[in-house]
Amino acid sequence: MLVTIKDIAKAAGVSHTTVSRALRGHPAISTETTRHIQQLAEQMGYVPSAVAQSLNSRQTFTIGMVVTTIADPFVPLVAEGIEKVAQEAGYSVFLMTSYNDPEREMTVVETLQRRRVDAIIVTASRVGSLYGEQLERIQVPIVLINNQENGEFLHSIAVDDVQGAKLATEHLLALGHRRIGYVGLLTRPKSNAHRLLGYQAALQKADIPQDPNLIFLPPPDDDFRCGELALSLHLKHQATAILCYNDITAIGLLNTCQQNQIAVPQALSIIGFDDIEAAQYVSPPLTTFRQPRLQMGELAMQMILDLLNKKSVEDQLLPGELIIRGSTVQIYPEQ
Amino acid sequence: MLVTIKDIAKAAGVSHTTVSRALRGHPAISTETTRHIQQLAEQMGYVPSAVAQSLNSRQTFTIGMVVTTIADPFVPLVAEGIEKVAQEAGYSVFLMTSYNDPEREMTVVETLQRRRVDAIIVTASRVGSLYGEQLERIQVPIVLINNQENGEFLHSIAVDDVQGAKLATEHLLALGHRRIGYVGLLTRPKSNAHRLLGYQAALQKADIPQDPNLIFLPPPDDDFRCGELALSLHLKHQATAILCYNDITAIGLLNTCQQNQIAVPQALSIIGFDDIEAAQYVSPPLTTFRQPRLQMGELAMQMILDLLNKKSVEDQLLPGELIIRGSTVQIYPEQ
DNA sequence: TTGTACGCGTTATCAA
DNA sequence: TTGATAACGCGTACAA
Repeated sequence: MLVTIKDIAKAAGVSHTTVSRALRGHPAISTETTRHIQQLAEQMGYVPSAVAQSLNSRQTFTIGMVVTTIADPFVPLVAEGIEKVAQEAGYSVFLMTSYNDPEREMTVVETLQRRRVDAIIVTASRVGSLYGEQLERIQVPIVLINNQENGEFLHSIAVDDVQGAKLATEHLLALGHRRIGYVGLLTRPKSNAHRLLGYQAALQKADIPQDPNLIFLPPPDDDFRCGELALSLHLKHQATAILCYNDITAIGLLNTCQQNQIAVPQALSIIGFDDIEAAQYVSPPLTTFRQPRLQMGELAMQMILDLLNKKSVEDQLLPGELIIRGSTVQIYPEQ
Repeated sequence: MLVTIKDIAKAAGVSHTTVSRALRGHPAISTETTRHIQQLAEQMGYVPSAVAQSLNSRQTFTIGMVVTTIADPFVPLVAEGIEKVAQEAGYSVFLMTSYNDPEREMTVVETLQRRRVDAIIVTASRVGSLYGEQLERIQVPIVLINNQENGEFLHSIAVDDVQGAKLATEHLLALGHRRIGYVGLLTRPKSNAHRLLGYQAALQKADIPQDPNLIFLPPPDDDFRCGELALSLHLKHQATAILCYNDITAIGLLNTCQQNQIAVPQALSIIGFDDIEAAQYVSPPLTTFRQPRLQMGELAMQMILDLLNKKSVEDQLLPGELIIRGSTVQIYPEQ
C-alpha cells in the first residue's frame, strides 16, 4: 500500500494533522518536529495524493485540452505550448480527442465534467452551437483557439485570418499576379470566410475586378484532395497564382502540379497558410502565412491561469507572419 | 455549487446510499425509485465526481502518457492510438512532456505519482537507468514504446529495427547498389545499434565487404542537420545510396542534395525510416520503412488494459513495412 | 428494499 | 505547539 500521512503520523508518534502541517511547512509546528517529519516522509517514500487534495479543495489543477485529433499537423506545437506553461504552473493536461464527431464530443464534455477539470482549452475544432453550449454548462473557464464564439465562459486566442490572407494576396500582387485564385475549405466556415475576406480586400485595394471563377470551394473532402482539385483554377480559369486555405491543401495542389508537369512557381505560384513543418520540406519550399502555434498554446494556457486567478483577460487576435519561400515568384511577362 | 448525490437524496427524500445505488442500477433498488432518481439526477444536471470515486476505489482510470515532445513528428499518431483505445475503455490520458531533460523527467515522475495514474506509457524517450528506476518505483504497469528495458513493471511495444534496416538495405542491394552508406544518430544509441546491425547483416548476406567509411555517426545535433552532414558519404566516399536513421535525417540529406545540384535518386538513392507524414510530400517522395505508429499506440494501451486486468502479456516486436517511393532507384550502369 | 456508519487521504476549524 | 473532529463526494458492509 501507498504511504499516507497517517502512516507517517504513526511512525512519528504524532497526529496526522501535525504531519500534514509539517510537510507543508506550517509556521505553527516546531522546527524540530517539522524537520523530523519531513525526513521521515522522505524515507518512507511519501507522495501526497492529488486525488485527496482535489476532493478537499475542489480544485484539481488539471485542464482539459480538446482537439479534433492530435495527428492534425497544426495541433502538436499548440499542445506543446499549452503543456509547457501548464506544467510550470503545476497543472496537468488531459488530452481529449473529439474527431469532430458529435457523439465523441458529448463523451468528451461529460468526461471533462466528471474529472472536474479546472478549465478547458479547445483547439482547432469547429465548436458547433450545441457543443459550445454543453461546454459552457461545465461552468469553468474555456479558451478557444482559432474559434471565436460568444459566451460567459468563452474566451479566445486566434490568428488574424483576414490580415493573413490579405498579406498573402498582397505578396502575390506585388509579384505582378493579376489572376489570383483562392481555394477555400467548407469544413471551416468561419476561418474560410475571414480568409476569403482578406483575399478580396487585397484585390479590391489593388483595383482588381473580382472573378467568381477564381474562388473555388471544393466539396468537403480531406484537405489534401481539395488541393488536387484546385488545379482547375489554373487550367480552366488561367490563375497564375493560388492562395490555399492551408498548407496541406497547398501541398496537395503542389503535388498535382508536379504530376501534370506544371512548373511551380514558374507557371503557377502557390501560397499556403499555417506554416506546418512539412511546408519547408517540400520542393519548392512553400511560401505561407505562419501562425505562431507554440505561442498560441502558451498564451491560451496563460489566459487560463489568469482567468483562474480572477484576473481580467481580453480575447486576443494575433498577427502572423508571411514566410516567403520558393513556391511564389514574379509573374513571367509573357503570360 | 455542483450537484452531489446528497442533493439528489434530499430532493427525493431518500438516503444518499439509495441514490448511489439507483444511479448505477443496483438490483436491490426498486424499479420505481430507480427510475425516479435517475430522472431527478438528469434534471438536476448531476455528474458524478471522478475525484471522489477515485479516492474511494483507489483507481483513477487515468494513465500518464510521457513523451519527449508531442511536436516530434513520430509521436502524434502514436498518441492518437493511445488516446482512442483509452477513451473507449473509460480511461483518460495525461499528456506529460519530458524534453529529455533529467530535471523535467523527475518532475514528470513525481506528478504521475501524485496524480495516482493507474499506468504509464512512455513514447520515444531514451529511458535512462535512473529515470527507469524512478518510474518503476511508482509500482504501476509501464509500457515502453520503442525502448526495451527490463524490470518488473516494464513492458514494451517496439518495431523490429533490425528487420527494418535489413529490409531497407536489401531493397538497395536489389537495385544494384554496392556502396551503401548508413547515417546513424548517437542520441538514440539502442535503436541506432539495431538498425546498424540490420544494415550490416544485409551487406554480409550479400557478400559485400564492409567499409567503415560508409558508416557515419554525426555529432549530436538536430536530426535534420545530421542529414545535411551525411552528404559527405556520397561526395567523399562514393556512396550511391544512403540509409538514414530516420525520415527527418533523410529529408535533411535530400534538401542538401538539391542545394548542391545532386539529383535524387539518379545520382544518389536515399531511404528513410519511420514514414512520417512529410515523407510522402517531399520530392521525390521518400522511400522509407514504415512504423505502424497508430497501431503501436493502440497496442500499447491495449497492453495496459490487459495488465490492469491481470492478464498476462508479452512484449511485442512488431514488423514494419518498406514503402517504396521515388527516392530510390536502380543504380545507373555507368557508375 | 432501504438506511446507518464508516472509510478513502487530505486540509481546516476549533480547542487544548 | 499540537490534537481531535469534521468535511470533501462517493461506495460498501452491515443492519434494519
